Amino acid sequence: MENENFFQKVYRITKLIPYGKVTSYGAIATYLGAGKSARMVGWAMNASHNLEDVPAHRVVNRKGLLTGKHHFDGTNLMQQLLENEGIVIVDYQIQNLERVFWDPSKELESFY
DNA sequence: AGTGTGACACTGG
DNA sequence: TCCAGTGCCACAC
Repeated sequence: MENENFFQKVYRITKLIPYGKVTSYGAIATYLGAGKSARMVGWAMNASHNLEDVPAHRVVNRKGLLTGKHHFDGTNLMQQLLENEGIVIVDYQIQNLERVFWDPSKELESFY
């Protein structure tokens, strides 16, 4: 939809992340054609605080580090949510990232 | 309308 | 998956 903001596009993709999977800010940005606007994706997550449908905890940076952790309530909510989905996290970093990584540009056909 | 900003990514050392 | 520095671009004010 041409009227949709970049943020809304980000939300739409984020909602598509399967249970037990994660993706990176850059992957989402690339999929949206924004390419180098990975930082914006993070900012969109910050704005998505209010929206319950956006699983922002499934979005991490490209190393698998939970950089956005402090933006969640409490201290380890983000980690708890991910671990609850079967993702192993050590020292705020996702283990076996390759196995749980979900790349929208590869897993999805283009359809936004 | 210009400036500041940010939950990133990439490159060179 | 170093570490520091640089580029990036959409959004808020």
